Amino acid sequence: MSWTSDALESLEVAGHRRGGARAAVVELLGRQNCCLSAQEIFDQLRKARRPVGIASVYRALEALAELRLVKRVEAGDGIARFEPAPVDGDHHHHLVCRDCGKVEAFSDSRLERAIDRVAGGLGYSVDEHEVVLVGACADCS
Amino acid sequence: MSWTSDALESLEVAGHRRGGARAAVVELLGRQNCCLSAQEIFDQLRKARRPVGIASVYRALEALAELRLVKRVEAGDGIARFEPAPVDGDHHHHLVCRDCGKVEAFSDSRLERAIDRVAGGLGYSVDEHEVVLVGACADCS
DNA sequence: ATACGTGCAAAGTATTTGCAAACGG
DNA sequence: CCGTTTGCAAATACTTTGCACGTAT
Repeated sequence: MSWTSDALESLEVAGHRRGGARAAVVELLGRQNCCLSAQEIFDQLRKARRPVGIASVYRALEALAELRLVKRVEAGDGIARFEPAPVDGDHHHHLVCRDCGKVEAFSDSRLERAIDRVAGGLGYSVDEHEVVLVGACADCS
Repeated sequence: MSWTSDALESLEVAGHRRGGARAAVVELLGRQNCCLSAQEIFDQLRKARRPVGIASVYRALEALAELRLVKRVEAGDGIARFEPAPVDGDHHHHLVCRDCGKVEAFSDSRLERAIDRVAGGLGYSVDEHEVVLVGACADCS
C-alpha cells in the first residue's frame, strides 16, 4: 500500500474528515523522495492549480506529524522540512551543503545498525532518529 | 587549552576585538556540557549579574559559528541551540524526549566510526555531523 | 581618533491562532 | 444540520538589523 493512501486512511481513522487542502498536501508529499518545507509545499500546490492557504499546509503537517506519518527534518537553516515517514526499509538521512544550502538524501545500512544498537542502551524508548551531515557538495567545493 | 581560552583567542585572531558581551557568552558556553538556546544564554547571564542584550547573544553565536567554534543543534522544536564545538574526542550527540522536551547528550564510538565511513563515500567534504534520537525518556514513559 | 562592539527598538521570517464562511458526513 | 476544515488576516515566536552611543586598540 502506498504511503499516500495509508496516510489518508490513518487520518480518517484518527477522526479527521477528508478535507481538500489536507488531501492535497498528503498527495504532494507522497510523490516526494526527499523533504519539502511548508513554503515549498504551498508554492508547488499553487503551481499545480490546487491552491491552499499556508495555514492549511501547516495544519496538515501538524496532523500528520502527530500521527507520525511525516518526519520533521531540520537542516540547520532554521526552516523545518517534512517528508513521508519511512514505511518499509527506505530509511534515509540528509546531507546538507554548507554553501548552497542544497539538501540531499543518502542511506547506509551499517549506519542504521549502529544507531539501532546505541538507541537500545540509553534508557529511552527511541522511536525516531535523524542524521544530518554538513559539508561542501561537489559543485561548491 | 580550554575551549574558552581557545575560542577567545580564535576570535581575536579573526580580527574581533575583545568585547564584554561576546566574552561573557564564550565564558558561559565554555562551562556547559550540553547545548543552550540563545534565550537560555541570555537568561543565565542576566541571572549571573552579567546582563547583555539578546542581540549581542545572537551576534556572538553567529561569530562563533562562522569560525566553527560552536555547533548549532536543532532538537526538533524550532529552537536553535548552541554548544562548544568538540575540541578533542568528546564528541557527543543528542537524545530528545518527545514528551517533556528535555535534551541530553550521549556518545558512542562505534556510531562515530559508522558516520566517518559513510561520510567518506558521498562526494561531499563532510566537516560536521549531528545525530538526534527522539523518544520517551525514563521519567515520561 | 577610528573602527568595532553593544543595547535598544524596530523589522523580518517562519509558524500559529482567531474567526467567519464553506464543506463533509 | 452540525461539527470540521479552510483561507484570510492578525498574532506570536525566534532571530536579524538599524542606529546611536560606548569602548578597545
